[in-house]
Amino acid sequence: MNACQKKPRLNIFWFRRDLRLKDNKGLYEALMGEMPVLPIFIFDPLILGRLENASDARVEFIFKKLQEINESLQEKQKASIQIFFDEPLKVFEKLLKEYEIQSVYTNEDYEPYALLRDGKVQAFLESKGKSLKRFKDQVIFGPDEVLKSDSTPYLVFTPFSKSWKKKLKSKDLDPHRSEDHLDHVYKQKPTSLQSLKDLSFHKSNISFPGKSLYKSRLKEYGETRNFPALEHGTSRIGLHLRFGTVSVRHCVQVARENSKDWLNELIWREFFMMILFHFPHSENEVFKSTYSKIPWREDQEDFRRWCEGKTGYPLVDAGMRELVQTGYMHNRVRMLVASFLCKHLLISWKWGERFFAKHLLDFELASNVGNWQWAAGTGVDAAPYFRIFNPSTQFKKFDPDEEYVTQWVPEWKSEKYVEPMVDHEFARRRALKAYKENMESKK
DNA sequence: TTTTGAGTTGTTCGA
DNA sequence: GTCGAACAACTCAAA
Repeated sequence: MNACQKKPRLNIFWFRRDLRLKDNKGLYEALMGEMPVLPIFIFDPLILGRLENASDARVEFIFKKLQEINESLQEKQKASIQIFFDEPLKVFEKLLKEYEIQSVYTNEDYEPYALLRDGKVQAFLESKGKSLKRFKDQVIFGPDEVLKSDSTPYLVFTPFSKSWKKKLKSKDLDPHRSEDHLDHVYKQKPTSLQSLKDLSFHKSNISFPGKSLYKSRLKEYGETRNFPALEHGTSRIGLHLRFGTVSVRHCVQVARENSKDWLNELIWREFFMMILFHFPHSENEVFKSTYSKIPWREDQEDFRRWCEGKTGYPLVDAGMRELVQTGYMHNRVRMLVASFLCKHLLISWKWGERFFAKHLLDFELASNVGNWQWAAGTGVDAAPYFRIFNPSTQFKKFDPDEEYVTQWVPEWKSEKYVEPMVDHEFARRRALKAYKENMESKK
């Protein structure tokens, strides 16, 4: 750039897991600032590198949403979003050369990697006299906002949820009208986005769920949520909450008005985010050290059968096949397959957690780790170790018309179907013994 | 400081 | 067939 030429002065809004123009807190704050706002998104090679699959549907989803944002900006403001494929620090280095930047605005992200990354970016920007401004957007209450009276984190869900709900009463859930101020976006020549192929990713054949919340159905959520055959028994909003294509304030507003049970699920989401924030080691290690000595079986062959949905237990297999084929699994079945892996097969929750991470479109690290540890009995406020789901009983209870199982395991009644890979009673006793005998005594 | 009540989602056994 | 207890104590949170 010519030294005489003045660099454009602006602020940056960095999209991450908040891919919407509407009710976006950080974007709203950026647009309220004095400078025009340049929206950017960064595909971080460190994150992409973790994905094993060249057609990871989540990358496709992000890409699709970025295109929608871009089209919307071009249409309304003749502006566009800039997309980068590089390490965040290098991207900001480059941007600082090109523009006279005052501040970078973004929304808070509480995952261990994100915190580390944002800390580095902040230090870098500050070393150049700029600032990184972070706003709370993906939760109603951040990890330090709902604490016990002694200022330490809650470790039990129910008192946490009571405290959370009490705080919600005086909480304003009105949307931040970011979409009304898009005229403050920095105008530049529209650029067309690169394609997925530039990322060496290609299209999957997975279809994405819509983000509509059906209020009349949510009213029945408490009664319908345990039946995987019902398409709208649950909200199916996880993917949109993960990538911020829906606002959590909107969800909580709808939940408050329509379903206390669903509101509780949204509180679980924040409970586990809070837990992972305060106890980052729980991402990889058991939360309760009492259970750190369980002799997990490292049986690749048994694990493979579980992954492929060939355990011989119809409801378990239906769930696993639904997951691999669609990127989704009904919550009731998630609990069952998790219990089956940890208890019946005595395989570490961590193996299951990684498999879910790879396949779930709605994969949320905190919830995934929290719920797997819950199923294994090793987590915060977890299921007691002796609670072992009976896969046949669960089938009778929650898929009484055999509709869900027949959809995913059509051969389950025929001779072609595999024998149960392990006898329930045998597995149950083995698990009870393994947990009981390997509990660390208290010091 | 001590006490007390409670704690996501189950299953099995025996009276 | 129904129902409460056992599964196993322990820890958390608040009074």
